[in-house]
Amino acid sequence: MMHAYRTHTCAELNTDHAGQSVRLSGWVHRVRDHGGVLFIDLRDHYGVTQVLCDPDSPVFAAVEAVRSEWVIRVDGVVKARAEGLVNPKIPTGAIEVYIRDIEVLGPAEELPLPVFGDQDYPEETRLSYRFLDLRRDSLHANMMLRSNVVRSMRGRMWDAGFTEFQTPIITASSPEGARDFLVPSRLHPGKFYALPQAPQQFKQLIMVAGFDRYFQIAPCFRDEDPRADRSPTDFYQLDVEMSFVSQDDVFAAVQPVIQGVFEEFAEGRRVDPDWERISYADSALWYGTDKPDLRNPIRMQVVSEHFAGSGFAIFAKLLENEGAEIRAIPAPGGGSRKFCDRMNAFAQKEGLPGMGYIFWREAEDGSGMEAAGPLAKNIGPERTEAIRQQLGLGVGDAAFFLGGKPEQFEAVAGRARNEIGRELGLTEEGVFKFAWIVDFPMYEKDDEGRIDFSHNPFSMPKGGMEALSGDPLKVLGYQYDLACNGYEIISGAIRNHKPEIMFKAFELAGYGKDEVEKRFGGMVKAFRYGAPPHGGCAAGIDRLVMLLADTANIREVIMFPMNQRAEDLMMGAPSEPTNEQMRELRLRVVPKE
RNA sequence: GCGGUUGUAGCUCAGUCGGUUAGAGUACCGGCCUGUCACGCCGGGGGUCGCGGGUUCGAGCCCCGUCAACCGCGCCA
Repeated sequence: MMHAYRTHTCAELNTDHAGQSVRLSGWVHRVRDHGGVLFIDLRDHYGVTQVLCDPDSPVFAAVEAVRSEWVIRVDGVVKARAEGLVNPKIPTGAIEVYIRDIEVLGPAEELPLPVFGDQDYPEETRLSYRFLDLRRDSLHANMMLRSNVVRSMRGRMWDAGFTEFQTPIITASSPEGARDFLVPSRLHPGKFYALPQAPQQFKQLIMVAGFDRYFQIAPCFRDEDPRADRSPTDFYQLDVEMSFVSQDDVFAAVQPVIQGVFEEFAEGRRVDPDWERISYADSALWYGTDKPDLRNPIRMQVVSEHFAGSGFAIFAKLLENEGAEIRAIPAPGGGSRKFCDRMNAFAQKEGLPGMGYIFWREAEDGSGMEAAGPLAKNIGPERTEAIRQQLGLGVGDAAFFLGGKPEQFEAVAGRARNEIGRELGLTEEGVFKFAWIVDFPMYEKDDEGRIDFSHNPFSMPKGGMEALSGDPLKVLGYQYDLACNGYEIISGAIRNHKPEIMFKAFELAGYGKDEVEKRFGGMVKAFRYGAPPHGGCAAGIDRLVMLLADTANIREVIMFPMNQRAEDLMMGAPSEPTNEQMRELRLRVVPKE
């Protein structure tokens, strides 16, 4: 007896099956009706097979009625296609199936989103009909890539001696920086659980509990606004923790896994095996960001000395302020007024007054090289030449200049660097370049000038207790990120496992001992009963797949993503609770003003 | 919360300087077609031009307000 739906998938048949009676089920991908003969591309998860119907078929009328995206079952006979009728574009292109019977398993209404073709559609439509969008080639491929990447990661972690454990999803609020998702407790009215921003404390407790080399493909929840490369609400991490390790041990354990995954799915793109280590301070100076795109060779430099006391009053005056600097972005090959003006406009669009520039060209009188641009005239030929030599530029090149307190222009400078690299074709394509960014500062000043943690408060400060008695802003942590092509794909640290250092570290950020006990009591208590030195990291799976899928939009690699306002348009989330639910939880909504 | 862009047929878009009955492709419906693989040809139905107000003899287009989506900033280890 034949299977109710299929004897083969839509990717399986070839000329070896010629003459066989087969049964296929799938979606009608495309119909080509020639009146006399009618072709259907039948599609399933595995591939596409052309099935056809001629007027001799007893079910011709029924086949004529099918439309795109109907789900049908057909019975038929496999025939090899004649020479010249073979379709080399699909793996089953050497055969076709002559329909003898058809059953409509699921008809479809007029489509709000065509599955066929590769045209772009607005995200709102795509998200509302995600199940249709997922039928399309690119998303289907992205989801399969994601699944394979996760499988590969898991295998590589197990092979490296890591074991996987699950940690709670309904847990306590853990103030790591982001806003928590809260879950009201029915049994304890007025109290709330929180969804974990990461399994941070749990994985540290797993180390204290005596396990070693833990990992988990873990969901993380953060109630923050999204970006193109940042999903709202929830995302997945490859969460890793190890005992008795230094920073180098973590790097040595993680690099083969990540590099291996990239190599496995690179599809011809090069995976640079040389992972540079760059201090946070250098990265900020050279690249204007802590997640540099190293495919772009441009490095920024400090050029303050050439402007101090120069004829360019704006910069000369800026430099009289404490902490002010002038930095240059060299732009090899950018030596035209048109390009320089465009970049200046870019900086203005990004909220800066502008970017001064100098570019070098052949002198009109044939006397060699001359520097052009208003800046060059203001500071004079000697200073201009000194700058040119420092930056190693020549005819046809340009340099852009930004001044002020670095923190005020650094980020824009970094974006300008990206723009320059791309526009001038300096940024290498088809390669993944990595760098460990290390030596992050433990503290920074917030808007009101108070000292606060700049990253994860659980990191071990470099220099331990002693370091914490000096200037907090100078304290570095054993805290590291992995940057790849301009994205942060891993973040981690060697943890602070000593309660006294922890209390001191929190004290500097203005948290009293009581508060630390209250918020991290479980973990601090654990540290009093024999905690091993430990550390680890977490890799952003969505972002990693995004890089491999060569897309800049994280929603392209998430099965059912939220939109920009953290709504699920398909499921209708968030939604209003029933009165009954609210009564049980003893909650009441305060109306909006 | 702020800034930018966008909003016209089921879907993707065009729409000139404010001017007659708002168009195209695709999808859908009907007809023709026996070798297509983005099949082809003929015909048809389909519009609250996001919404509200204003200016004007006249608004898809100009003005004001508002809503929504996306991108960015803030925010986010």
